[in-house]
Amino acid sequence: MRLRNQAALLRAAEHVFARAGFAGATVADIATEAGIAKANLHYYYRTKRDLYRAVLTNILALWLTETDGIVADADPRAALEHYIRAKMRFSREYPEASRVFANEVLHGATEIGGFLATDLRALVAAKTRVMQDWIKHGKMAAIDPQHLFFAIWATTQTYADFAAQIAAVTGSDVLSERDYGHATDAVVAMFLRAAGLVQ
Amino acid sequence: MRLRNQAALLRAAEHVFARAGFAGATVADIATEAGIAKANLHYYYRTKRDLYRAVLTNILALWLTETDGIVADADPRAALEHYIRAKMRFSREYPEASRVFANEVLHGATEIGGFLATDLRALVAAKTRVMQDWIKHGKMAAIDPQHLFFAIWATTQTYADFAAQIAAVTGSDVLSERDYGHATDAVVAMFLRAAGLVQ
DNA sequence: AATTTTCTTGACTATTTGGTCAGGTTTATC
DNA sequence: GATAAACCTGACCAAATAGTCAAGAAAATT
Repeated sequence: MRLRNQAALLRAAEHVFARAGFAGATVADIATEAGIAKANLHYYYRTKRDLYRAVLTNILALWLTETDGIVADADPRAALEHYIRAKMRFSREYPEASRVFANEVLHGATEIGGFLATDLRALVAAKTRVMQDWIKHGKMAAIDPQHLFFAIWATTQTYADFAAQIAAVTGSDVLSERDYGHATDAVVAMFLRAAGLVQ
Repeated sequence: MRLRNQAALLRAAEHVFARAGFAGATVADIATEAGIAKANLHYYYRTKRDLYRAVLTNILALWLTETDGIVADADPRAALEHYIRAKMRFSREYPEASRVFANEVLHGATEIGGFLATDLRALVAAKTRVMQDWIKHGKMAAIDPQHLFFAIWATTQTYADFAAQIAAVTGSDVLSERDYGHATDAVVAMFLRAAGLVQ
């Protein structure tokens, strides 16, 4: 039971936290959606905050992936394109995870601040060094790699986090697979050109 | 009194909504921060939601500005650079407004969905036509203008909305004026190159 | 089969919170 | 200076909600 109930709770919690944020979510809602009595939710996760942290932990693992291609001897164009496509796929496949993460950071990253300041910071530092190396060898335009990362994260995640705005502007309720493919190509093209990796 | 109290309430509300979101904010907090009795807050704004909508209305007016330069006979490079710099300035000067807006859209834009689907959609449609014209005349690279807008919004707003992440990654609590200038230059350079307006 | 451990839940509680209201005070109008 | 209008607030209330608990059901262990 343990594994199945925990999985159901984490799924339901991600959904409810994505919709309402931490403050707006209710444990009753999460329990109902998971098909579990509220008191039983508290058996598995003592507090709402514990459950929230468990959800975040799962998300962080996903969030970091796919930077492996960014190494000194890789082809910059292929590596960057791979990374951007992976980030776009993440927005497409896990929009709720993206929204929970966005909400957490938006409100000060009180739970994951430590992770950001250690793991993520170290990762960015390492990949920044790689890109500076690329720039030095004339393989890439002289763009501050840190800001390039910020721009890539922001742009790729906007398709999940700001889906409501994108839907309103494009006039379609939800982006089709085709729309997403088009968006991905557009984003890849922009950043490759921005980094001087094409033309 | 009316004007002064309303102004104080709107300021305090923007601050509290930015920090906690709609659900997490309490009217007691807002009233305290505005230096006004809670019951008196309800004299000026009948419900928390009314106050929230008033805050959003103010923000939307700010959000739209500075697209005037994007017209057919303008210089694409100057027009885009001006717009991006204005957006970066907005993130710098009104980070809380940006966060309230982000939170609203993140949770489905339930209050401003109508505005996005009408006013913003119309604006984007108009400016998109301008850019398509630029592209047709070879003044700009063939980037889907809609996605260019999404990328510009996402990237410029990330400096306000995801300030916690940026602070963690850069290792500094808060970006200095100099850091912001550097960020602005980096973002401008990226997008001008992405749009083929430089080099 | 007995016993222990794990799981489940209805009922309950303490606290928080949005909103009301009666009655008072200040400010404008005549 | 009287009257009306606008403004202010302490006290109150109903609803919502996170978390507890005792008592039982199910599963594992011996």
